[in-house]
Amino acid sequence: MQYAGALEKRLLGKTEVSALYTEYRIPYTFRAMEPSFNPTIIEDKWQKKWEEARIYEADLKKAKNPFYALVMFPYPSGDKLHVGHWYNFAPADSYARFMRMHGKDVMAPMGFDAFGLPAENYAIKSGIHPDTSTRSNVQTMVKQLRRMGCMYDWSKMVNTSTPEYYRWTQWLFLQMYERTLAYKKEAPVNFCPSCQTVLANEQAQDGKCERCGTEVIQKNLSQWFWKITDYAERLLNGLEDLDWPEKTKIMQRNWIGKSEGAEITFDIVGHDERITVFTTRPDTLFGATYMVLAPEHPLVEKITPKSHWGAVHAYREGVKKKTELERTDLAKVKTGEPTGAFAVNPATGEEIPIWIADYVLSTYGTGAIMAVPAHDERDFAFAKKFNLPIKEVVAGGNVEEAAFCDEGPAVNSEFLNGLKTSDAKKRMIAWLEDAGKGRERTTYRLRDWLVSRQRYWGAPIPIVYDPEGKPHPVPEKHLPWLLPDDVEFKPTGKSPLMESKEFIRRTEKIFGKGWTPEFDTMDTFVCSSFYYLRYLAGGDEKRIVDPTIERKWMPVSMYIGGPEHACMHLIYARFVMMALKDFGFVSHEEPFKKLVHQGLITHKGAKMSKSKGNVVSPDSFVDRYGSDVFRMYLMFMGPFTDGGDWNDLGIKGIDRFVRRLYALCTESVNKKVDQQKVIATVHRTVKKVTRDIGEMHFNTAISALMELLNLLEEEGGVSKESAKTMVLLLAPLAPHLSEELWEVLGGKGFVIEQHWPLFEEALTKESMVVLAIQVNGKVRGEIEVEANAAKDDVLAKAKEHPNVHKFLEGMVIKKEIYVPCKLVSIVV
RNA sequence: GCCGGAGUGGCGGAAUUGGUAGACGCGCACGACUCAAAAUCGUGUGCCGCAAGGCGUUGAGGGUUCGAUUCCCUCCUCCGGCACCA
Repeated sequence: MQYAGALEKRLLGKTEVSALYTEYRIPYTFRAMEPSFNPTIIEDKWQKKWEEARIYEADLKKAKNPFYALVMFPYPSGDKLHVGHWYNFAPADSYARFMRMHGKDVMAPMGFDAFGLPAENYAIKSGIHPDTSTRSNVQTMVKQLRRMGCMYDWSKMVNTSTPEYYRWTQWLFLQMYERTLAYKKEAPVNFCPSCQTVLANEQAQDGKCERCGTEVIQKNLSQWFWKITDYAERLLNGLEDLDWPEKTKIMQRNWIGKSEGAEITFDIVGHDERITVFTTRPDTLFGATYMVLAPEHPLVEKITPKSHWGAVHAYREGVKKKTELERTDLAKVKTGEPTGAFAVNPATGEEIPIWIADYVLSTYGTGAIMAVPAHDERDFAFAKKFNLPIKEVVAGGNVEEAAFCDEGPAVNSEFLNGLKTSDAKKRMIAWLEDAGKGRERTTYRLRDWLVSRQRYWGAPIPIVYDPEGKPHPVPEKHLPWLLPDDVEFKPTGKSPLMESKEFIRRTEKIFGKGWTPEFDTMDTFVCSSFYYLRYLAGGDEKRIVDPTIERKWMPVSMYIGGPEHACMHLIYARFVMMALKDFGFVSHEEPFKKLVHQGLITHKGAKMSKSKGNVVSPDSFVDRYGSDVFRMYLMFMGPFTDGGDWNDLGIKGIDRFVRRLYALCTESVNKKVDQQKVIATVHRTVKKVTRDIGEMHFNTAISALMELLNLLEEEGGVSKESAKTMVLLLAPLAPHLSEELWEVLGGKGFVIEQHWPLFEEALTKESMVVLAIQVNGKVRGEIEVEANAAKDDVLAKAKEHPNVHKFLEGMVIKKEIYVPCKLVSIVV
């Protein structure tokens, strides 16, 4: 015990010694001068025992009561496990353990989302092959993850960058291709000049690259898409029954962006072609005083007369140069150019000018609009700027001053006049259908998923082209369609796979001279859209998943991960699951029945980042306090879904709690019979911890255990029975320590295999309770009464209280309220 | 602009259906142990008061109620998401 002091003096004198301990990995025990408790030793011991007994390996076939506990699998970065991983995984593990103690057959797998840009960028810098760095990162992370002591079933591990895995990514592509859900199309797409690749819409939100923040530009490229839009309605309706955060559902709903309205066709003066528009306000057709085409609209070239072509062409070129961000900047002044062509308003028969303007998007609706400046803010601003007529067709506003976008009675609209907006819409649609000039229509903002990437480190798209350039699927027997090795990693905007001689030779050898492979790889979100099925596959080479096991284990019982995937991974995975169900490979439509997002851990009030220098490294804290204490502190900081700000000192509170608990269970367990107060508190604690962990309120569950410990210490000891109950309650939160204490207390088997303790409601209540006595809403005293005392007795006793009596003297009592076990309120 | 969520001590946070606001923890102060420090333990920690007790209080203002952090209205601030979607 003096050893520590002597060592300290010898090495350092009085200066900061904690750094020294961390550096030399001297067990914390010496500092704490409690040689019996050493988290490092205890945690090693139990991790080995769990592994030897293989108690976390789930038997997927035999399990009777399956509980699929899933966390979003990590990217194996060279930066190793960070606090964010811990904050996601550790509470998820506590919840899974809690379910196991409730008799569930829990399966908690872990794997790696291993394809992607960072490994490739690292390869560009270092020359190390992404496969080499990825494998080494995976190894390191597995070690760190094991040290967390979570109940992962490592026998089910997946790594998306291995051929065994990506053959299924490619297989999925082929399934989509076969059913025409995968198609190639030339379209304006988001391109990140820094990553040198195209991006899906979901990855270019705000006009910036999701990965590097660079402003994306628009390019016309021929790319592979998956037809997620076919599933828009199902993706929307399916949300109804999911046990997900409401916020996430709203985000997905907005992202899908359903809107109902009509499609209206306008004739063009002097041309056979017509312009079709989509509008949610067909009732305002009489007010359409001009039309606007998106600059990229294919009709622009056909209808623009020579006299206007120069200006129109110049405008289009100008728009092309703008980034997505510039183009969608709301603050900017509207621009546009008349095409010189005219259309006919089908309702009024009037000729109205056709403009082009970049406030109309080519990618939404039909890429063309009818402009109703009186009743649409954007059209109003445009009309004001270019002096176009504004015609009121809905009463209720002052359309000279501002657009009136609310509903109201129709005016200046012949057969619609007087109708309220909803009726006018219906009437107009009926009229358009009769006249053959339009129909009811629903549109979605969701766009097809662009899955091509011009990058190396991904699953190759299993397509080859014949000498005429026609695409053909790579037959399934050639899967995995291997990612070639002989490439440079420098991004050029062209796919790195183009450099591979082996890749081209292989293609010609199998398919014939002049055949070429598809050089693009797939978006990594494809890999992660079905990984939850591969965990269940157990390395099955024949099928993506065994249908019997899928039927039994899907959907995922509890899925935990960050909220940033609301409109990416979480929408893609739903789409893929629905598609696989339609193809007949799975039985469920939705992959994730219940979803919870963990909050964000900040440090010194800011998001952790290397550039800010505020990154908290879990390793040094785990070295010092142990994994149990580290994870419990993360859970104690605040509500799981809120996250919190990391505080180096806060963890000491948990460390003290754990040491005191250890001391109690090893030194102060006695034969004495628990007093009623202790019994009631134990039962209340069981009740509270059960509810709190069930609701993922880990912070209050831990504080309840602290309160119990405080009481037991005051009592000077604990019965073995109560100690055991307490250790069982602790088991999901501190898995190693609780195993150790369970053993110390003579418990049989692993603590995690015990049943969760039960409580009796009747025993949670004590016979005597303290009541507050209020006079006119202010607390004037307290009395102790029997919990089931009669109202009259309590009131009489309350009035005897000297201080209460003082406030009642000379007053007339108006009202007396008695809330059993809570308070007495007297109004005078 | 639209859609969500949140504002409670020095700090993180807690408060079943409206029922003693500030549990639990951190920090801080004083005390015990020590030559000393760390660790540990004890006491205190909204304000006034030696105390009994009194007063105040959950972003601001108003309302309902015996009683409001909780319900209703107005406003302010912060955070997250979407944003020329016709």
